[in-house]
Amino acid sequence: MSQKNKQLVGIMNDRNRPQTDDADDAYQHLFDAIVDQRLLPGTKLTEMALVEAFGVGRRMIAAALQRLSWEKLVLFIPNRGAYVAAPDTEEALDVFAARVAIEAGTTEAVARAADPRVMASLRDNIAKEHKLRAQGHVREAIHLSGGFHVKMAQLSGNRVLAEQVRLLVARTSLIVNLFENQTGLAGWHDHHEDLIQHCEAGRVEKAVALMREHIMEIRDGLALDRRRPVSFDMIRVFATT
Amino acid sequence: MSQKNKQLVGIMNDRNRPQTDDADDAYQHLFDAIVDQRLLPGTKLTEMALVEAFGVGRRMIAAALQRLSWEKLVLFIPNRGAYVAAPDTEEALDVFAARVAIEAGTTEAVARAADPRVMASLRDNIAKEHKLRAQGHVREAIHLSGGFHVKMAQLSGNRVLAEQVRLLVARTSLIVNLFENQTGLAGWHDHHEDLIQHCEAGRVEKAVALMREHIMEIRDGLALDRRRPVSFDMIRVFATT
DNA sequence: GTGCGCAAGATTGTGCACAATCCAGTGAGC
DNA sequence: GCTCACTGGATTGTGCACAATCTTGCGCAC
Repeated sequence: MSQKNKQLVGIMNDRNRPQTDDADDAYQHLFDAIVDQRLLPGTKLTEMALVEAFGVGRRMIAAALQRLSWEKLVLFIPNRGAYVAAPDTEEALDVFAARVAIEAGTTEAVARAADPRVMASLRDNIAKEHKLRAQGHVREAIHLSGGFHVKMAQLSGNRVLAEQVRLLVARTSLIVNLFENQTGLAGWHDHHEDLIQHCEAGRVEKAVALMREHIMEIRDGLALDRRRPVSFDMIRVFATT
Repeated sequence: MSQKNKQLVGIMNDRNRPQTDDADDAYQHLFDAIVDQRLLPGTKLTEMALVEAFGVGRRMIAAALQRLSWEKLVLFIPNRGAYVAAPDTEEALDVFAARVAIEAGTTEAVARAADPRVMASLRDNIAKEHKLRAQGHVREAIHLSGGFHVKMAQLSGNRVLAEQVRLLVARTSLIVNLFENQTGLAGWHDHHEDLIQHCEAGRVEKAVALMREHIMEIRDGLALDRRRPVSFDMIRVFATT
């Protein structure tokens, strides 16, 4: 096994064992790895390495990569393989605009229903995030922060929108990694908590407006005019795109 | 070649020859066939039949079917094959709710820009639709009617939303086929023309509101509480879902 | 030292054959 | 007549091997 393969095996191993019985959870593992930023934009995803890492047939790996490619989470170049996607500025703007539209829909649904159990579930998510953030686990906190949006979409009851939010949050993770500003999140305030309060009180308009602002604030916290320099072997990859 | 295979070949042939050079336009052909209702919900899509129809390898066909399955346009049952999807009531409601949210976003973008060339392009689409409808080509008119929404999404400039509208319009085609009311579209009025006028005049709020109403009107024109009886061989297929 | 060409190795793409599973038709038993 | 088990055919799933393509490293000419 080559050195590069060992590396990929390690990345996949550190969460749960890749000794998978099910078929296409190779997809889920790769998806999670991208969302958690264990796989960074531009890294090459060699089929054979993933075969060794997951212990499933090459067909399954190829299918998972193709699906991720259709979902714009990996870039697929014929005869050259799959690479973790590196969205450009235009794509980033589209993603945020789409999130504004779609999550306005999920927020409206949640605020209208105002189910107490749903609210409790969301609060639970926030509490965990605060705890992790206080403990300095930044990556896990980011993961849960995205998870809040996904959970909200799921609780809206609309599976179509929930699936889209899931994908858009994942793409946002890539975007944040590539465009994040050096100056951290200075005036950061927890919109999620306010959002839930609006939903509980049935202030639908307020909740929707806050969600839109919240997403746009994430966008404006980035330096979208300047993508982070990509690591060396990506230059050739994404130059030819 | 079996009789069933000949049938599928025929369906695929009547538009453009399947002698395809490109790889995954098998996907596009199947997609169009579903949108145009040449392939009706529940019909089985046998791999070998499609291989003969398109003249591409089985791998490409399998990939196309898998993609359509992820897009919820076909139902994929392991070891049993792929069938054109037959959405149920819940899924139909989700699709319409998602369209309301997403197309509100595309409409807002188009209305804000109010680009004259964009408007002309949309009007061209409407004119063609009217012409076809006057000539009694109902299916082509329906196709263009859906195409209006897709075109509007593309012209909004947001590729993420445009892609979603493309898929949701396709699913709507299946839904309309399954739930359409016997009593036609009685009080049918052309919202598309009004929509463009609002956009041209820069009445963003009006345009968005009309789009939302328009989609909900399509939904309410259906009998969503009663799905059309599916043809015989589907009973077994979708009963086990 | 730099650029070019070539060859060896590595990686992806694809057809083929066989295994696993499902489906339809038949016939025995009640 | 009806139900159930069985068998032959058809369809899908998968590993394997080879072809096509790309990458990398080396050597040579300038």
